[in-house]
Amino acid sequence: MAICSALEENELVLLDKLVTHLQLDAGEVLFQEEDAPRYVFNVATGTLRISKLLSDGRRQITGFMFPGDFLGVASSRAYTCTAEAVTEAAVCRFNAKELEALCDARPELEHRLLGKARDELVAAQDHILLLGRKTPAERIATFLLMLSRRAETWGMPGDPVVLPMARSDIADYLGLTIETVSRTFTRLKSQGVIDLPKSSQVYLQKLAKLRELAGEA
Amino acid sequence: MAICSALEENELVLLDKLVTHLQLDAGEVLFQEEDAPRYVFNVATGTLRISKLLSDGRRQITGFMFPGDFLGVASSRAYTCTAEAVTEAAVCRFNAKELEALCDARPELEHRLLGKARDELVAAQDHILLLGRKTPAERIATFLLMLSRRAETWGMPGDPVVLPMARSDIADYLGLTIETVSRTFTRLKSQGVIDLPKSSQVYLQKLAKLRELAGEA
DNA sequence: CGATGCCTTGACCAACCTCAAGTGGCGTGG
DNA sequence: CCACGCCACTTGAGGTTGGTCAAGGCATCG
Repeated sequence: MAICSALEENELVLLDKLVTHLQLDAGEVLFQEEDAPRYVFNVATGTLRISKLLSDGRRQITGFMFPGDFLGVASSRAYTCTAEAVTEAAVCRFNAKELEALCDARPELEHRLLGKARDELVAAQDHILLLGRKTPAERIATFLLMLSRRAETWGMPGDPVVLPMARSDIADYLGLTIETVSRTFTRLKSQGVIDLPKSSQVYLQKLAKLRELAGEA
Repeated sequence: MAICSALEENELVLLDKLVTHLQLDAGEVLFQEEDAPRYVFNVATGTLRISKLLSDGRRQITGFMFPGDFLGVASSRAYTCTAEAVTEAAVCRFNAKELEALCDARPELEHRLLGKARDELVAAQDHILLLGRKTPAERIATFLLMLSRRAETWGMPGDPVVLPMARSDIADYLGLTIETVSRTFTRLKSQGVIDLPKSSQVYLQKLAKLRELAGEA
């Protein structure tokens, strides 16, 4: 059971009183930029996307969230991003105020949240490097390796990587267009670096080449 | 006095025992990616840059740090970025282990660190949007407004914006080349949006236009 | 006064984006 | 069971933008 899985047993007991379990359909909005940040969430199952919009509709996905990840922690006055379900998903919802009160009583909870925030910050810096300086092929390689590792840490197979999100989501995450994402997949396939029997299933055939592209020299 | 200025009076007393004051020359390295993260730093005066490198030398600056900012908080096993002084700078250095121990004794200190981490995360997400989806002119506009606000929060004039960093730093921060940065400044100047009497001094002549470009519609 | 380093400008090119058409898989309905 | 339509993905042609390479200004400093 992955429910609230980032928490320890003793913390769970305390949190149980504050938590509501939600089931989301694919595409459903969990919260939106500018909403009052009344809740904090923990992903149980499924994949969510966190995104920001410019006024003319350009979209940037700042991250995908998987089981165990927290959402809404960075917010104080308002959510700074929108969160939507990519697939069907289950999340635990905590009242933010109550959670904060609990943090005062149980400092180790705040310690855990700080740890999570740190991890997210490291991930954000990697993403910044990717968007600022990597080529399309390098971005795709980095992305595939990230998904592969994510799956492995959850006991899923890391090799056929399953892409739960559409090309448009990948494009908006990697700062590219759908067409460039598609062409880059095709090129990597024709070079034998990956295989792509279905559009949502990627075999990592030349792992060393992918690592090199991702900048893990 | 900006020394350790992000901290409260009572915290300062406790921290005083752990702190070392350092003076950095422009260009000096404070810590490097891969170093053991033995210290956490707080900027007192000056400007620092935080960057990551790809193996072929491509560089991405993930952020500039100004007085009051913390460095090295995101690290656990190793620093994930390099920190260098852009200008002469003064920083407070804390032993990471001792600081962590102090956090256990004084939860409100950890609470403050979490707040800082949250702010950095929000800034990182804005940076991700910038790098993934904004045009060069929009990036420059966003950057100038950020510097202007930063200066104002420290009681400095927000209008002639002073650029302490070189064009190469701006380029590596905004995911552009120096040439594109330079051309974009020139274009904004010829449109009367900014004035640029010296290469390190920018007058924000059409603030509304800059805000529009930055996406603050 | 010359040298150095940074910034600006110009010409050219390639990469990525745009626009548009084509392909394929899947679900629905006949 | 097959045909159709829908939607997502792929592919193609062509244009624009930002990068590359190279030269030229400008200030600072010895």
